Amino acid sequence: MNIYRSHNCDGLRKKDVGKKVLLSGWINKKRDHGNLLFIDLRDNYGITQCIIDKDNQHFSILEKMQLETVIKIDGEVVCRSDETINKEINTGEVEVVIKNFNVLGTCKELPMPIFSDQEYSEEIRLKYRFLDLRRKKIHENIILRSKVISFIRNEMNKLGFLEFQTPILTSSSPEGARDFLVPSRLNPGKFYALPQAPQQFKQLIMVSGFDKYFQIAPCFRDEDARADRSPGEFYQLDLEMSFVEQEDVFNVVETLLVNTFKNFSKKNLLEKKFPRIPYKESMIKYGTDKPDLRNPLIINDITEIFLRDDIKFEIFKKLVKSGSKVRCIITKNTKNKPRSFFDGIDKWAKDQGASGMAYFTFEKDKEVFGKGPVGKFFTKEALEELMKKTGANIGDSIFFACNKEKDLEAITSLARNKIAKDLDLIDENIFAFCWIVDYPMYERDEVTKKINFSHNPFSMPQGDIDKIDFNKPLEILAYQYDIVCNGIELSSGAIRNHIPELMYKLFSVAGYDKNQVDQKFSGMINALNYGAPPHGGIAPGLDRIVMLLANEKNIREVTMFPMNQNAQDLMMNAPSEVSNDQLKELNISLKTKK
RNA sequence: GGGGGUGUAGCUCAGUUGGUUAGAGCGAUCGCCUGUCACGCGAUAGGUCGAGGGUUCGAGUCCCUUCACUCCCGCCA
Repeated sequence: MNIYRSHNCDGLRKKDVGKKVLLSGWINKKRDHGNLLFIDLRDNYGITQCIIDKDNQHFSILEKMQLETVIKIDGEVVCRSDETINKEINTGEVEVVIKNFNVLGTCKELPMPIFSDQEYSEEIRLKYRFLDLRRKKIHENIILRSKVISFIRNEMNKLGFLEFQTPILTSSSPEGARDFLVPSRLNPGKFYALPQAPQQFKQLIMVSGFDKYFQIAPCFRDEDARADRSPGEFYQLDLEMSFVEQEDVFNVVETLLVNTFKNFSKKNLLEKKFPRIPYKESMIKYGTDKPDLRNPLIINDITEIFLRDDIKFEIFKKLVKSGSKVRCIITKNTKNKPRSFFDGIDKWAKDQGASGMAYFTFEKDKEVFGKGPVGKFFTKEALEELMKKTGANIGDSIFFACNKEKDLEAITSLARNKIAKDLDLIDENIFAFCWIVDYPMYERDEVTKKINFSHNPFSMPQGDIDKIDFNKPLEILAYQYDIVCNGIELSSGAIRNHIPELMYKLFSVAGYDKNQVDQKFSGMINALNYGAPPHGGIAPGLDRIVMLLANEKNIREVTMFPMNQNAQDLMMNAPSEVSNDQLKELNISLKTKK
């Protein structure tokens, strides 16, 4: 028998009564009755109540034992009387009478309590992460993460994918996020970069003829953190397939995600076949390319209506003439909502930096009229056209705003969330997935007016390759897609461009000449000249999948050893200074701070 | 780089209009208690009120500067 335990702390049941057992674990809680002491012993698996009374020579020592000390208990399983059964724990019908014990690991006074539902500052949690991770909720989150990852591995294997590792030290690339750089000792003055994603490698794996690849891939991007974005590193389920069209990738991912979410959550899926929403449509209907489809509200463009002569809403009419647009959200049957609801939205919009949200309610006496501060500017005919255009009925209300398209999208998207929240329209018990498809290949930088790749520069443009009009780059669509769940972007993917000439052409539009492409993407562009198969893939973010399954809002709740917002590891003290010898070997000298 | 929030005992927090010696719960220490499971009861220790400067007879409280953490914008093909 193992010297530490015969059972784990979740292992004992009524059938074990009378057995002599060894248990090892942490002292989760003590209840000291003076002559009788209860100890809840905890390990990864559960909790077992152990008991000792003053007749035992060890009583007074155990009584003084600090919580979270690791001890080994030698005792006998006894049955609890009916009144003392604890239904909260699996082992609650029995307890262990302590005969002897040993201390395996002592514990100093704790900087934070373990057995408590209190919230603690991130600072202390991250510094003592090994204590924080003992706590029930986060301990279970991390176990869930492990199970999700092995489930996904298994599913991918079943679907015929092969798992490969790709290099961590690679080359810096000009597009995309800021790279983490690693100086090369053997190549003075040169640097490796940590991969932002194994993008080029996975395409090279396809060119190498492996057909279907996946990897639970670490990705490194030196960008600022958010609640749902770790600084530095995160994990993707990276996958790539040869000889596929967009639909083939969708089928694999839908199968995988449906199985995963069904297996790990009790929440329902809104639709098993994920809706496909063109980017352009999403930007109008939801104001964003990551819509929360649990929210039934839809945004409508009603700019045209403001060209009518019988509408006297002069401020908006003037803005429309100078190129602004008007978009609205209809709320069903809200005529009896208090004035404070409507004014609350308007005030909220002003707090967001917009010029507010106009509103009125469609009502009818003999004729249709708009009830509310700006209702009077609309004639009966204008209101009827508005109702026809938006599908609004009598008793519904309309919220609308006028602005340049980009700002309008931003505020209507936020308003859609805000109004749905105020009206309690979002079913928290649902996962609503969708695909966003038909992304534009390029976008114009608002500041520099330069044409940039809007997403992945290696994406295949849509349509007949010979007929693409490169003079109108903003009109070129790509086989580029995102998957979104409950308003959270889970991943981006694309059918890749495997044709070198087309690649050069597309890069030239974004301002890169052939030499630059050859130099910066040498590995891949070279490979495409030696028989590359058509291929495509995607890379769902693993951390965010686990966040959704664990119902957590913060990525650090599903990450074992995260860094803080300033990209510091408070437990390991990273980043840290290094010795002059190390710097010298790397041919690096530091500028001293002023 | 910019904006918001927070910072008081080991932990979680309260602290009124600027006014006596800055409080509570948990934890720690000591004592009492044989059926608890957030055990109960009593006592004790524990504070540079994030830091610095200013206003004032007097600052945890007001003002300025600064630091830390956090949320958001920028950024994240």
